[in-house]
Amino acid sequence: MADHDWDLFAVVRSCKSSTTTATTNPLTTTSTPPSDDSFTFKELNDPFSFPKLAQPTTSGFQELQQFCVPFIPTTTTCGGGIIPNSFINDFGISTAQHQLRPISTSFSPSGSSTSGFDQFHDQQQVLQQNQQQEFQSPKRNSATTLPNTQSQAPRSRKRKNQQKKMVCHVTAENLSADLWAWRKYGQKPIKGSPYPRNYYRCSSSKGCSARKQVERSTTDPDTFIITYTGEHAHPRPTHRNSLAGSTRNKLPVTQNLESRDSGSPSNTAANNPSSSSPLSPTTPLTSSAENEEAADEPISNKGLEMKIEDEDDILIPNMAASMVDDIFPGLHQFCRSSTSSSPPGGPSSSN
DNA sequence: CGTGTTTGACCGGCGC
DNA sequence: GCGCCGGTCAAACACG
Repeated sequence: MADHDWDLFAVVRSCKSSTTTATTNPLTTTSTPPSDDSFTFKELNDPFSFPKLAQPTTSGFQELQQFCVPFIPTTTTCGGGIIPNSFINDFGISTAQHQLRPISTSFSPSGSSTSGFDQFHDQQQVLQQNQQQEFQSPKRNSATTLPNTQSQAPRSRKRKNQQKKMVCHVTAENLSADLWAWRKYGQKPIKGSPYPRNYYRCSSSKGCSARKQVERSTTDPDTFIITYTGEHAHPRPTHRNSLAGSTRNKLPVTQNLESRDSGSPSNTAANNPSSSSPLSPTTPLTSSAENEEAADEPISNKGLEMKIEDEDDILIPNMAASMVDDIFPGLHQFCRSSTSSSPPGGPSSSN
């Protein structure tokens, strides 16, 4: 973990410097700098609105492959790289068309060589197969032999190490940027970390296996590490069903002080990474329309670090395949935009 | 009433 | 085989 931290940290720093100077440190200050505000899904969305660019030409493909190679390998530090939402989407995290501004990404799977996308495709196929198998032989639904204890399913805890997950480093503000409806189902203190880890599950659909973990970075308390696992078994919510218990603005006095404060973005909007508090998952963050599109975005942007730990566990939706198609154009766009002019954080200079 | 949060307990993976 | 630790469950409670 130690190396992890420094690594991420280093990446973050490098990315910050490389991506935009304006990105100073949104993390450290609660009051987001102007540039920060500009980093909204909206803006992010613009520059990468796939619909506009969907034209994966062969040349573009190759370009992308080269560009993405660094993203695929086991340990990767994307020098200010940006990963399209669709990319994330692949991991069942979000289905989006928005861009994340990952500080770094990495695939844990034995990344050999080959072009990143070749491998990526392979993974997709494998994952899809796995997914199908999962559906056919549901591990959790073995209704036949239900464990006496916990509800119906034998918790399918595939090997921890084999679970695919996407790790994102986000700021407090970004925590609430995720429009998926997340329901907290647990909180645990993590060994070696002063901050507890919060566990969330997608509440949009009962059958949805998407989960996410939120914990505060030990190296940078202002940064939160969101780990997405599983996939959404449903289309992204058009709007958050604001529910009764969702909007708990009143910060639980007892918890927000200690456990919560330490584990999750303590009170305030950032408090509940995804649920309760002003920015609960069920609470419309802003205009529904925009949110709808941004809904896929697990995290908004700013300095956020992203790491994808892939395994053969995660279920990749069918859309994975199509997603890839989307990714390319998206990446292509990104490459051009990032290299040429509009800085990733380019607030106003979206289009 | 429906949904979300809190929290202790349980289960199982993983390292020794 | 044992123990640690992380992930999940589910009852109790809170909120609109």
